[in-house]
Amino acid sequence: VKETVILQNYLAEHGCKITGQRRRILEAFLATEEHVSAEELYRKLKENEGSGIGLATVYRTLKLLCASGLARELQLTDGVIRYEHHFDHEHHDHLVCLNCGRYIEVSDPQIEALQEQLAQRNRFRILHHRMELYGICGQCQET
Amino acid sequence: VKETVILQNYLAEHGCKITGQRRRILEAFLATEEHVSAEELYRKLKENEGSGIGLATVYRTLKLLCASGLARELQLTDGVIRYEHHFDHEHHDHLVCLNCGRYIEVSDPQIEALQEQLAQRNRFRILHHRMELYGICGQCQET
DNA sequence: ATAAGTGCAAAGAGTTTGCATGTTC
DNA sequence: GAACATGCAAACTCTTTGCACTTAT
Repeated sequence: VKETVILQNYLAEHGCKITGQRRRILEAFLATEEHVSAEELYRKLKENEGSGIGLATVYRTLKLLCASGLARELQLTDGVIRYEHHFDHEHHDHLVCLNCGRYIEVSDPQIEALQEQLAQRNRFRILHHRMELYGICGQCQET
Repeated sequence: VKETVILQNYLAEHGCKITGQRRRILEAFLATEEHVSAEELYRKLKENEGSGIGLATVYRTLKLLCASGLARELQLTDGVIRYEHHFDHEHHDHLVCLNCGRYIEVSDPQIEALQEQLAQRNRFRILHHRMELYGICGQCQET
């Protein structure tokens, strides 16, 4: 898959090595569509294959995935770093359900445009942004 | 001042006591217009008066200030909890300068309206939100 | 008098790092 | 076989908690 090649290229360019652990961590990361933390990914790897991958390696590899552009860090309000797919995922923001914990990915070009205007009014040059709307998702409202 | 009364009322209503430490921490918090962390406030208190206020008390009191509506937690990307004034400060978002670290407070009703529409399209009920635009502020662009 | 608050030090959670060992190139 | 990666445990940072002691009501 494309992602594997990207990681391989990144590793090669930076004098890093392709190891079984990195490949398996990438696979596990791609296989999960949620926003995972290092711990969660570590547990998944342990369950699914009983592989003896260390937690530290998961942490290190997730940083690598970010560096290579495959993943992106996400900091929410619980003090845990989560990771989401980044490659081939165009920019989006999140609706975070405070009841079930689901993250709904959204994007709104109008809002982005207004953000740019807001920045210009303040002579500010935006490099990136983040927007999260916290509340209750449709499903949770029904119950 | 108004804030002191608010804290006193909150404390009274919750069977808590008004102590010298709480009063001094509130004062120090109000005296700082930056977005402080518990550690920073603790150091400030130590310098300014050599008061023997414990770090744990600062942490505990900042939580109290949040509960009473005087302060608000702020989580940025460095994993440290910061606090900003909340009472009598209407809602706002932040432009965060990645060069000098300054936080510029902004608010944009048009964006808020679009956020509401975006939520409705997803059958989502917003309770609160956060938006941060990261980039370079005007002053830093000039140098 | 009693319930709550304080400071300290210890414990926690999440993450990073040092090091001996194992792997890739 | 040299350089990098790994797993483990220890260290680290930020925050919370347990406890003996003090203070506000």
